Amino acid sequence: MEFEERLRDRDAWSIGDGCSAGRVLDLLSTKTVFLVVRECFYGTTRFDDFVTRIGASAPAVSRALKQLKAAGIVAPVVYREPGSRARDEYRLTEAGEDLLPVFLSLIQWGDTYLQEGRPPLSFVEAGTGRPIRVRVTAEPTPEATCDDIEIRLNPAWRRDWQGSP
Amino acid sequence: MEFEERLRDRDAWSIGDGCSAGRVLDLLSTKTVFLVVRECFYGTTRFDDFVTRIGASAPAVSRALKQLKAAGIVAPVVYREPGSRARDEYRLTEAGEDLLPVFLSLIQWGDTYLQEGRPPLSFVEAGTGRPIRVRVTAEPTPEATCDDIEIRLNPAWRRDWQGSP
DNA sequence: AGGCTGGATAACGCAAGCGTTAGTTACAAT
DNA sequence: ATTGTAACTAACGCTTGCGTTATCCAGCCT
Repeated sequence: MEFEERLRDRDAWSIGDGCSAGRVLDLLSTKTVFLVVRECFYGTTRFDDFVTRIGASAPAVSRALKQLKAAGIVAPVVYREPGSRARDEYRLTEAGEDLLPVFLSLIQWGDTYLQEGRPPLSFVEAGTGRPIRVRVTAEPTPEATCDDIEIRLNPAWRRDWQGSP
Repeated sequence: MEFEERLRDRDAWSIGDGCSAGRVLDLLSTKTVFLVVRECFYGTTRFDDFVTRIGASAPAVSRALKQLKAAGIVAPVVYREPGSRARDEYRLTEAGEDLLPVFLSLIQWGDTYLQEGRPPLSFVEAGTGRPIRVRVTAEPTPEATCDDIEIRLNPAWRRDWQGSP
């Protein structure tokens, strides 16, 4: 459909707050919420790790997790460190893992337009090493799930986690 | 890469504010900004149309457009209605159109998890009518651009734009 | 020229989210 | 039992963005 045609049609309808995009943005309302989801994809599960790795305050993380639990995007899972009490860790639900295209497409755009050199992370297919991309297409094609993706760190971004403040 | 392995690795690096996702979220910081982008994809170009169709205030739209112009996502284009003065309309730049996967993946997730019945809009390939989807894959495949996509309205959502308040 | 119209923005009070600080809870250790 | 500790969470001032109102500005119209 040509752009001008789409423009003409746009007057015929109004979906108001029925728009899926608007509804999703109500859930992922704040930056902190989204960064928690990002960390989930990176493998973070525990409260304090979210706090330090996101660089947000504990209450902000607490609020974000509460929202994400209510939305069914993360779910608490009990774990027990030997010699410690039982704790919750937070894992993406199936709905949460389905946010992968949202997450990756944001990264992909940022890598293209907001990074000067090579981006800090690359996402490649686990077996083959082929780069994973988000594609908009009508063509059926084998899709990668979270577990098929290997995250490679650009060496320029490596840090000694203990070494630097 | 298995999840546990990713988790272990996550301690080795810290990209801080270098993360593309974080940077993008600084640009698309507010819901209004994102809804303006949505309307651009739907074909809206003029200031007042953004205001009425988004349901936001004029200053909020003004601020959002200023941010998007600064980020190079939309660009002003002069137009002239006969008998009126020259005005700006706003069109997605190439960088803006590259937000298509972000936009579509949000819609796709919302359609799956936040809609009860059929979603209000369907996105299909213009020529064939095949449904357009966002796919995460390493497989090279012909991709659709904005102009290849036809937006179909679910009849249940049709409104007489003049008829109802 | 001077009024008028309509697009766009500045000014300001309000509401929502964030970070700091302080508190609560549930267990282990003693 | 009592103390200690680690994981969260409530309470509160502050910053930021939103909407309402008022203003500006450019050009058509008479």
